[in-house]
Amino acid sequence: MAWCTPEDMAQHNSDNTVPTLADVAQRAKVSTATVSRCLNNPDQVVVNTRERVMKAVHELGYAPNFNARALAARQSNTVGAVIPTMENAVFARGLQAFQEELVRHGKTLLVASSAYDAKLEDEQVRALVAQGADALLLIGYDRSPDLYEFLAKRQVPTLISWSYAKDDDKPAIGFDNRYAMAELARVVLSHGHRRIACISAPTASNDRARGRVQGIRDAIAEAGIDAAHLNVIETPYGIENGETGFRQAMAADPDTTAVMCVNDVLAIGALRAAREMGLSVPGDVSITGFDDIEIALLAEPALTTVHVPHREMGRRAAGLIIQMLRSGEAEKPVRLPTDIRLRQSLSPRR
Amino acid sequence: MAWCTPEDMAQHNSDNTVPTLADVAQRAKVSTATVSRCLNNPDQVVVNTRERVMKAVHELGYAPNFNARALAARQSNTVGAVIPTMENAVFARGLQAFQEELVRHGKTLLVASSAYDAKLEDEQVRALVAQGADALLLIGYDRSPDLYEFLAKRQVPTLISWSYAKDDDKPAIGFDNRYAMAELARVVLSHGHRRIACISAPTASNDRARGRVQGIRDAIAEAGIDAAHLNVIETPYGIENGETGFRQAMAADPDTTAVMCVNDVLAIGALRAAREMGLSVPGDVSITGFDDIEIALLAEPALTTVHVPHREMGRRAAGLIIQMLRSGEAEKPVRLPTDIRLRQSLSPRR
DNA sequence: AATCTCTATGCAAGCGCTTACATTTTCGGT
DNA sequence: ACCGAAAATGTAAGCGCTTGCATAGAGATT
Repeated sequence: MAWCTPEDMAQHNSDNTVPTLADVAQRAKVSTATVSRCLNNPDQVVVNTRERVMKAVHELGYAPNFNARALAARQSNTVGAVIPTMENAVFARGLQAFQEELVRHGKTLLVASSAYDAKLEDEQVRALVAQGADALLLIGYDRSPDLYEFLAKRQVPTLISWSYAKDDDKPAIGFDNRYAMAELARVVLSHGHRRIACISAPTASNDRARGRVQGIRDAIAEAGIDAAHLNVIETPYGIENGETGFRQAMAADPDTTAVMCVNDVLAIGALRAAREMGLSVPGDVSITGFDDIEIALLAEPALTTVHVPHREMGRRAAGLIIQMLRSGEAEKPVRLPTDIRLRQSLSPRR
Repeated sequence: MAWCTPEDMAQHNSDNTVPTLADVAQRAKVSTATVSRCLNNPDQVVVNTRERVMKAVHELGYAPNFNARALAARQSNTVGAVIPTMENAVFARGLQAFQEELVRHGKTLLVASSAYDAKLEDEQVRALVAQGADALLLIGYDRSPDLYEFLAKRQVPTLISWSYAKDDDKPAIGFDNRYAMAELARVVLSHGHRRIACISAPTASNDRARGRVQGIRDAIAEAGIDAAHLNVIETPYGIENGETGFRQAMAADPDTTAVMCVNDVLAIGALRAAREMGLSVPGDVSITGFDDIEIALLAEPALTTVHVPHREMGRRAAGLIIQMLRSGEAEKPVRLPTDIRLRQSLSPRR
């Protein structure tokens, strides 16, 4: 099967080629400049010719070649995003909202994923820039100075998301992971828990996870407890890993009464492991998550977690990027609020 | 804050501009053609010059402009995908696998989403083609002949996924929704259920949902039951909608003993509604889903559903597209197997 | 040493579009 | 009816890269 049937070919131009601006111009008996203006600045051309041009556009089924446009105009109307993985619902959500908002402004989304691998992220970022992305959405602050330098040199507006650091002036929209987790940890502590374990994603090159773990430490220190008591287990993303993590935590200290996970998926795994081990949640052990994805509410028992406004973050991220593209200036970091959702998986220590 | 600090500017070229092929050529004292060949067909240039060129490339921090390359080479190394929404875990999964495989072949992914809206899908497809996507991944067969014609005219290799229709020779990779659901329905019927309801996504312009509903009808007809007995409720995607759907179904026929949902998310909603209504699952009513996303296993009771190999589909979809791009020919439709996962949410009629 | 192949490289013409600048048209004011 | 400013349109020079063709070397062959 060929891509093109004879009828298709005959349908528009006699030659089997995609119509170009010049074809439209010729047909409408104007110059290519006028056609271009019709498409990009319609009010610069008088209604009469405009209609003639548009007619030709439709008759020919003309669609502009964005690469040529990008080349000539030195901008691609394309925004790139590099996220760890779309399989993580939080990123899927955020990205979806981001993309929707982008489309509303006539921009296209270029996506790449890094699989939580710093080196891969570096490559993907450079690839997107080479692709001509006008701006970039990145997750978190952690990346090599080289890369930041590259981005600065290429003058690519870059927005960091999912994190907010008050002491860093890079454009960002996110929440204070450390603070949010500390808040939750305070609640856990106020429930009398003292033997606390933490299941974390790998903290190297992941400031979000690191911030969350640090938040727990902050709260523990505030409570006058030796933070060395906190058993932190690092494990990759995934329900199974949450299970293993929980087993490790309980093996390391069987008297643990609360397990705080840096995300809901790990927490769900912990929940499952607890059940398999015959431990009741929250009777024997309390478990908390972070993100508040749908699964948190569905879990049995429902998961106490930190709610993060992912969609809003995605939507506003797009807004900020559009803004930066327009003004050519960096936006100030935006801090989004989070709030704690107390549910059944957390209860006072028995 | 400006995007570029003075140091950055001074770092490479004296003028504050991104290095081009010509800069590299000049520095390496060769022509641009040679530099281009070094980058694209290294073995066409002798090792000595090649090293000199590569040295210049690195010193300058040169990165090719993909738009220019795409324009000159008439191909963008970019593949577009239009999916209903990334928030649906099945698409997120498939797309992630798709993207990973694409990257392995040096292609970039352009993503757009249609929010299950046919008109929007049409626009997004055209936009991606205009963006210069070399090939396209689409979900399902349902779309206007105009659009298919457009794609044929532009000679954009297009792969359909998530669906497989034996009587359609368009390149596709997917599963037989109708057959898979019929299989599940047979199991439901074999459990003695006769009063069956179906909660479906809107079937207009969604051949997957339509196929699944039809599958249930097929099985019912096979069993010699009047298919009119099947109460079908259409509702958008979402847990809440699943809840409402379930309530409607039970209101329409309180004696319903089995509710088959066309996807897991709706089924989870149904499960929740049943609980709220004080109905036991599967004691009073059995519930089934479709897709086998993580949530299905986590639900209480665990959801009986049809397992779909989303990741494999995504990965192989990328492979097929690469293939088509290479050969310039359409690939034959591929049918992927599905299998039924029997879990607690389905039991014999009481 | 002269001739003939190859192979490595250079030249230059585009790819389809935007846009500064030049030119023509329009139109209000007189 | 004519002038001049403003508005509409045209001209043509690129944007950064690829690639067909021409050319220049380097060996190989006699």
